[in-house]
Amino acid sequence: MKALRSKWRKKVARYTYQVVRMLNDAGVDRFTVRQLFYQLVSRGILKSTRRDYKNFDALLVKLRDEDPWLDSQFIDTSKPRFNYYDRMYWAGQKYFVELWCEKDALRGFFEPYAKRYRVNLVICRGYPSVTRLREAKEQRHIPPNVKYVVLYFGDFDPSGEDIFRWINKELRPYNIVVRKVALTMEQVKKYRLPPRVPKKKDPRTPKFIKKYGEVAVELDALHPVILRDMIRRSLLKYMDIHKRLQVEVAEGIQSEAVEIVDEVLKNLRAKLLDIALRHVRHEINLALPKAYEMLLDALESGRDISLKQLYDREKVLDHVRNTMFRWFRT
DNA sequence: TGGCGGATCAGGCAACAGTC
DNA sequence: GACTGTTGCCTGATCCGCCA
Repeated sequence: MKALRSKWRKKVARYTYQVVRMLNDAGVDRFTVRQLFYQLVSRGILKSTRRDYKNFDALLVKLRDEDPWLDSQFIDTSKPRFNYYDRMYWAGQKYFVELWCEKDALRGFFEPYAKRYRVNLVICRGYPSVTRLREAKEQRHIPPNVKYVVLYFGDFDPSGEDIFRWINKELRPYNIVVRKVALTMEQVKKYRLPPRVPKKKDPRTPKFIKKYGEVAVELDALHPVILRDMIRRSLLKYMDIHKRLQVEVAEGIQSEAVEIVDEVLKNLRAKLLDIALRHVRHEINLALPKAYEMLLDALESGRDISLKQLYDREKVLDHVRNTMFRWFRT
């Protein structure tokens, strides 16, 4: 780990590790940045201010970047991730595709397509968290020899472009392809989308204006039908349709066969149950006269007795079992 | 003492909840 | 409905500590 120059940072880093270990000892091994922040506030290490939070957050990003163990302690519940990926559905495909969207407002629009095409959906809510990026870098659920592709959808503005740049910078070293499907300058021109002036105070604005001019457009401005086609087309681009068809046909055959077997088994079970009932009833009826005497004796002497004790259970079961096996063979 | 690079600050993105 | 706070990230500009 690189040395931390400021005394404040050194102190906070030391206490951060101390508190994390204390939480681990107490059986808490996953928490949010905010939870940890307040643990340090409650110990008087930090003040409950925006400034302290931002400084602590920035320090934590650095510490997590350098220490995978520390990084693994955090969860992020604020930026939703929907795991709809289906290994069977994507069997034999060259790509593992995920949809990443900048804004939660469009979640409801993206979700049906994620479900339909069995791909994961990540809602960034601005910049994606270190936790979400770590999950992508870990590539836990990705089959071997499959290329990981992130299809990104965000605004065409200084921040939207920068979020895409940032995701790309973070994931590219991990052999992950990040593609901005929408919104691009070409799409803004092609669909004549209503522009707004980029925010002047944003430090990313000058660079953006220099490159594209004074134009910024929200992803929401795109007509839903066009956006729907973009999602569909971008997904299909990474899907081998013939392979999908083969798998779909194989799945269809399998499911039909299973259905038939289920139906046959259902009838067979009813039939077998009927045979077993008849034979068990017959055997128990044979044993009943003797059973009545035993029951009477038990009642008079005050003993508890169960039905299974009134006849030779093993003998009856063996008999019925053999009868049924004989029926099967015929 | 000057240069390098880390630290800090104040701006931004997003959505949602709570308050007035 | 407007405003504020929360959460987790980012940026560029400036400040400041360390080292040769």
